[in-house]
Amino acid sequence: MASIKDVAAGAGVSVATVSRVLNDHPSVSADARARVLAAVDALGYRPNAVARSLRTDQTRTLGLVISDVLNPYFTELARSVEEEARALGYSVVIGNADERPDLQDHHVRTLLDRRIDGLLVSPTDGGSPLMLDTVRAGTPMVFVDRWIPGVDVPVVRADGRAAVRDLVAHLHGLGHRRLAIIAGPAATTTGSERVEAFRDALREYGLPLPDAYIGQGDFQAASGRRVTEEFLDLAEPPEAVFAADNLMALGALDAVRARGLRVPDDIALAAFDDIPWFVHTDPPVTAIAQPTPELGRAAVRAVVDRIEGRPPRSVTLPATLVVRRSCGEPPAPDTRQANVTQRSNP
Amino acid sequence: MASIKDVAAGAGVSVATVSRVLNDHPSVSADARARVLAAVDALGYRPNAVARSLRTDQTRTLGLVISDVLNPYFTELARSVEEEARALGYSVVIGNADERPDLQDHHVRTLLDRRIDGLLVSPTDGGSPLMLDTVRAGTPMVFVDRWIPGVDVPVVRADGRAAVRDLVAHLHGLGHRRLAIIAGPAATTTGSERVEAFRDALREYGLPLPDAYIGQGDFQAASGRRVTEEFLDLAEPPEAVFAADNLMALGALDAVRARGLRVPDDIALAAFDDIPWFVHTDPPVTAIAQPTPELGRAAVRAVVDRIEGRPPRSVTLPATLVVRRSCGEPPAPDTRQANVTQRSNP
DNA sequence: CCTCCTCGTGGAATCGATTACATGCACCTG
DNA sequence: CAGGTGCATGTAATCGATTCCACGAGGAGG
Repeated sequence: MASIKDVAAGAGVSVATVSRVLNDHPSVSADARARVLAAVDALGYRPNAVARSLRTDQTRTLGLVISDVLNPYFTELARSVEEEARALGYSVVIGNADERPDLQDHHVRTLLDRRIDGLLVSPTDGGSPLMLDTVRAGTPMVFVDRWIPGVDVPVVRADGRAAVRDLVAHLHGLGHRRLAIIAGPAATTTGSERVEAFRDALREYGLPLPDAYIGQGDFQAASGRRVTEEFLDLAEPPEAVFAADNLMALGALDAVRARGLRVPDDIALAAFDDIPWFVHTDPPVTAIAQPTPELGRAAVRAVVDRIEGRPPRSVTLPATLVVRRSCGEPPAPDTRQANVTQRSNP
Repeated sequence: MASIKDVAAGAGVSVATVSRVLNDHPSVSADARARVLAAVDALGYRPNAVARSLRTDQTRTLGLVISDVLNPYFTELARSVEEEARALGYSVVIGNADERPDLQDHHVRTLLDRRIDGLLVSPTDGGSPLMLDTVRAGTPMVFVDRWIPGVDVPVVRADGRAAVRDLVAHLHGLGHRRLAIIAGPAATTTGSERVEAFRDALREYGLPLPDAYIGQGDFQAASGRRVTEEFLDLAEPPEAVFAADNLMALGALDAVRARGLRVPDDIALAAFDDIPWFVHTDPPVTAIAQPTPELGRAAVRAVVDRIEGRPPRSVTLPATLVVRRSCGEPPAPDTRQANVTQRSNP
C-alpha cells in the first residue's frame, strides 16, 4: 500500500508538502499541488487513517453501544445515527450488548482502546464501574433512549408519559379494567419509567396495579412469552397487557396464540415502540411510537457538540400513541382524543 | 490518558520491557513483570490500539458491509458475524449500504482507510471499480449472501433452489397456477438467482412465467408495494406472489390490504427469508428460511482463514421451506414432503 | 580461569502521518 | 540598496506502540 513517502517521491517534493496538499493548507504552490495530486492519482494513494489518528489524536469515529441489534427500534436508531454521523464527517462503530452488562462493558472497553472520539450508549444496566470511570475520565458521551441516573451526561430520549396516559385512557374507554404490564429490567430507566408512567396513569382512573400484574421481563421476546403465560395462569388474568417494548410484545403474542386464545377478544395487547410489522400482525398492534430517527440525529449532534467543544444539550421528544386493533375496536373517529393518532397503513 | 511511557516510568523499567510484559514475551523476570503489572493497574493503563495497529499493521478488525440494516435478515447476519468475530478476537465495523452502490463504495473506502484486516460484503450491485480494485489489491474479502460473478472471492451463502422447488410444489398442490415473483435488482445474484430458480421450478410443472409476472423490485418494502399493485392491476392478476425478500413481502402485504383484499383467499403470498414476525402476521407467511447464524459464522471463519494465511473456503448451505398459511390451507401432515418443515410456533 | 551461552534488559529504529521551526528566495519599501 | 515581509518548501520531532540489536551478568563447560 502506497504511503505518503511514495507520493512525495513520485511528485518530487517532501512529505510535508504532500501533507499540506492533502489537508489543503494554503501555502502550497499551484505547481507543487498539481504534481502531488497527479502522484496521488497515479499511485491510488489513500492516507492511512490509523497513522493520522495517532498523530492528531482523533479518529473521527463515534462508538454506539446499543442494547440489542435484533430489536427493530435500535436498528432504526443505529441507522439514523450512522446517517447523521456520516453527514458530519464521522464514522460509527456499533457494539451490540444483547442486553448483557458484561458485553456492554466489553464493547465500551474495545471502543475506548480504539480511541473513538465520542460514545453513544443506551445502557443495559445501572452503570458499571467502567462506565462511570469513562464518564469521569471526560470521554465525550451521550445517553440515548435509556440513561443512568445521577451521572452527568446529556440524555437524548423520548418521553412516553403522555402517550402512556393516552393508552390507559384508550384501554379504559374500551372497558378494560384489569391492566397489566410486562416491564423491562428495573436497572434500566426505560424499564422502571414505563412502569411508573403506567401506574400513575392507572391511578388517574382509580385503577390499581397489583404486583401480580407487573411482570418482570428483560426486553427480549422469550421473557414476554414467559410473563404472559404467568399472567394467563392467574386466577384472575388481566384483560389487557402492555409490553414495555416490541420484542416482549412479540413474545406475548406467541404465548397467547400458544394457548389458543385471541387478541383482542380474550386479552388486549399494546406495546411500547412502534415498528412497521405491527401494521400486519394479527391483529395490528396498538403501540407507542417514538420519533426514532430524530432521536438518533439529536444524539449524534449532542456528542459531536461535546467533541468539538460546544456545550451539548439533552433532548426530550414526545412519543405518541398509535391506535390499531389489538385492544379492541378503536373508538369512532369523532371521539378520539388529542395526541392519539389513528393509522391503518404506513 | 496514560501511555506505555508512564507505565515504564512507574515500574522503573524501559518501555521495551513493558511491551514485553503486555505481549507476554517469555524473557521477562518475574520481578519486572510484577512491577509492570502493578503500574498498569495503578494507572488504569490500556494500550493504544491505534498506535499498536500502526506498528503491527493489523487492526484485528473486520469490516462488514451489508445491504440494508433495516432488513431483519441482515441484522441477524450482522449479529452472528459480530459474535463469531469476537470469539476469534476480532471487532466488527458495520457499514450499511441501504441498497445504494454509492453508499456501499463509501463504506468500503472508509473501512479500507481504517486498514481493517478483512472485509465481508453482500454486494448491492455487480461490482464497482473500487470493489474490483480492492479484490485485486489482495484485501482479504469474502462475499456473504450475494456475490459478484467472475470475481475470485470465497462466497458464503444459502442455496435456495431446492426450497424454491418445494415452494412451487406447495403452491401447485394448493391449486395455484398463475404464479408471479417480485424480484430483487438484476445486478445482485440473489436478485436474478431467485427468479431463475422460480422459473426452473415452474417449468417442471409446465407452468409459464410471463414477463408481466416478473416484477422488478429493489429488496425494499416500497418496491414490493408498487409491484404488487401492478400485479393486481393486470387483466389476469396472479393467484400467488413470491417476494424475493421479507421487506418486499411486507410491502406486498401493505398493497393487498390497501385494496381491501385478503391473503390467501384473494391472493397467496410467500417470501424468501424467514423472520420471527412472519409467525404473527395476518396471515402467518410461508417463507424460505436461511440458516442465517451459520452463514455469519462461516463467513467470519472464511475471512479470518484468509487473513491468517489459511486457504479460505466457499460455503453453501441449504435453505428450507417453512409452510404457514399465506398460500392457503397447508396440506395435511401425512401428505407433506421431504424438506418441507411445518412450523406454527417458534 | 577463560570462553561461550543464555537471559533479562535498555536503546533506538520504525510504522505513516502532522506540524513547529528553519531556510531561501522574491519582492516591497524607505 | 539595505532591510523587512511573506511565501513555498524542507528538516526533523512527535504520537504510542513493537521489535531488532547490543550489552552486561551469571552459569556451564573445557
